[in-house]
Amino acid sequence: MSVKKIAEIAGVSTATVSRVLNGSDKVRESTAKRVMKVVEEMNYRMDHVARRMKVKQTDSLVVGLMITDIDNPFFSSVAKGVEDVVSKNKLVMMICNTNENPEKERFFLNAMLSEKVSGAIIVPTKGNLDFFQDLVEDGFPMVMVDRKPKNLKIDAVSLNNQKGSYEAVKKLVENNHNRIGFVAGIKGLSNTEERLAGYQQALNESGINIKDELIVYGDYVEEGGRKAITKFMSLDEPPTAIFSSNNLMTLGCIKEIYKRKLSIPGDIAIIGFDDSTWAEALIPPLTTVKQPGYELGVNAAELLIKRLANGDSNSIDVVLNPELVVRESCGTKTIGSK
Amino acid sequence: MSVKKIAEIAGVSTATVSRVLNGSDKVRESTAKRVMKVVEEMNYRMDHVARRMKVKQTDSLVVGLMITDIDNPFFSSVAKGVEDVVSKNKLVMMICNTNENPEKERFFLNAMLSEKVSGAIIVPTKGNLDFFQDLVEDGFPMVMVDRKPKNLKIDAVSLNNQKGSYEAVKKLVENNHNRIGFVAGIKGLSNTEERLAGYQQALNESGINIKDELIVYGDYVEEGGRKAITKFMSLDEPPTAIFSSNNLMTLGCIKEIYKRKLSIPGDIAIIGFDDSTWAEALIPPLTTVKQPGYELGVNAAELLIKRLANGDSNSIDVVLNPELVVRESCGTKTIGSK
DNA sequence: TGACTTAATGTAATCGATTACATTAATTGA
DNA sequence: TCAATTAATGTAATCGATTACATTAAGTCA
Repeated sequence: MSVKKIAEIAGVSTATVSRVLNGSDKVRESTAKRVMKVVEEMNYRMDHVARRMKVKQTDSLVVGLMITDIDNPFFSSVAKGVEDVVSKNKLVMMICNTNENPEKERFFLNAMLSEKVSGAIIVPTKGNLDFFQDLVEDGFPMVMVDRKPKNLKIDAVSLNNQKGSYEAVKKLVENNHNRIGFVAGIKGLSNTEERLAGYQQALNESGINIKDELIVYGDYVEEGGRKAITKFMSLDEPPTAIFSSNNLMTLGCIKEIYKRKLSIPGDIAIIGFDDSTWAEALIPPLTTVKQPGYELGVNAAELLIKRLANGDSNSIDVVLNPELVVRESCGTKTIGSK
Repeated sequence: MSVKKIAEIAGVSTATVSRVLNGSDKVRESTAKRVMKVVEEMNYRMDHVARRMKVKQTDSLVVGLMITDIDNPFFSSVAKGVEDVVSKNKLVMMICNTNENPEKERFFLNAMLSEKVSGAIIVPTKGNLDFFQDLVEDGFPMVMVDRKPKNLKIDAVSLNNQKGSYEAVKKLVENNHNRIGFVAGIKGLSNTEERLAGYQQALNESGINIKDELIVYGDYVEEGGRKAITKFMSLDEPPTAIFSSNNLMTLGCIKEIYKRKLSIPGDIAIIGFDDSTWAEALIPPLTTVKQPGYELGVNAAELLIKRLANGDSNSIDVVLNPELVVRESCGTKTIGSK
């Protein structure tokens, strides 16, 4: 079914059918009715692909979302935030999952471009700065979320990672810990650096020396958490508290701690990054730095939609604040908690 | 940058450029080189949208995935399975999230059609049977996953829900429970019915009467789990064990149980549906019916891709088996476990 | 009614790529 | 060298929709 066929059947020209379909120009009531009747009867569905070829200002219905790990609940909630806004605007979302692989990222970006998505929300890997630079210059609407490539004039929505990290570590220090292990993420990513900076800031302020042996990179995966604990426990003087900078690594830490028959927070206190729906079902309930993943997604999507509407404005940085959700896993060492 | 411009610059016709780009027809080596040089220099990227308009047999790069709750880890792992297969085939995935809302589902299906996705993998809500029927007749390639609308000749990948449910309840019976509460999902969905059937089968076989008061519908959300426990605990004779038929409801149950200062499995034993990465970090570790979400996704995607390749073959049903992962939350009532 | 204005509809070019068919260039063989 | 082949390239129609411009129909007013 094409406009042409509809036109034939209704006995009008394609132009008239198009006008009826788009409701813009003046068409006589009776003609419009006749055309619509044929449209309904023939079950005609417009070919947006063809339409888009002609009507450049009409963007595609599709907005791209590129995340690095679809299996991580944090990104799921970002996706949900994006989805809610996007579908409220009668658009749909095309999710791609890079698995932190820059090559996949490039492939997907190209796919999005050639599929003519109207814009994209991206959790960038650390590999494609040049590519992003090109796209920005080409005027492709993008919003970075969670991480922000340095030196790129582009909309971004991120968390005040340093602050979140700082407050968590400060809490552990308040609870009388001074050997605090830090499980970092992926070296080189902005959020990893910021979380590390918060850790260092808190220790510095508290007059605690920063020891390299207490900082381990866990690459934001569960296995990384396990390995970090293993490494910490092999030290002559293991840490008495752990701050783990994302949810999967935290889970790895907890499992490894229990595997070693150690107790939380008695033997080792722990605070995680990313609050999860299961964090409070753990025993003891897990203290976490709560990232508003959903809100990150919502803000990113709103920013993108704004940019789609008026392409040229200056780039905007949105920084959301984390919240320390204190539960029991960070319990104190000497001063009576419990 | 269009084929036309490239052609001008390279001093050849558009046909030649197209031939070079598609590598199919014979073009003199030297011409091809010259064209490619211009293509590279001009940073030309093909407009797949335009291409697809002409080349019908070339499907879009995009495969649709429609899920009902992107925030549920089970669906995340399905999505991950789909993604892995899809991207191995150099395709990309467009995810839409229906939130169990048939209206959204219809909207998204239309969007997918007008965006000309090559096919779709769908977790159907219970509202659009007629629509699906139409699409099947139109020959739109679809694979249903997790749930299967009755009376629809269509590829489907699902779990042997009844078996999973049966084994879980059987286990509870073995552990000497005979008042077992069942937290069901959304009434009317195939998987809900099947899980209920498994529960009933296990009780029947064990000669235990099925009591309506022990069956509560929780709509597959956390709040539903909380409410179910509240309801059960208000009974004159509350159940001594709970079988909860998805992960979110299970979480709700656990939180509500702890809120009431009851112990697991001492006061109340529990088995959940859907294994999660956090299930073994709980204390006590949670016994679950493990759904191979990832494999469901992989199978669905492979089925779809097969169907894209040869459109006409008969419809296929793939049924995967669940696995009961016994941990400690289902502990026995009298016979010595531990 | 006839000249003029305005409303409704039609014609044909266009978007960017592909491709059947036409044409030109190169190669082969006697 | 020239006709016959074959290889390389070009021309123009096409996909499905939109829209500037052209044309026809319908009002309006003196």
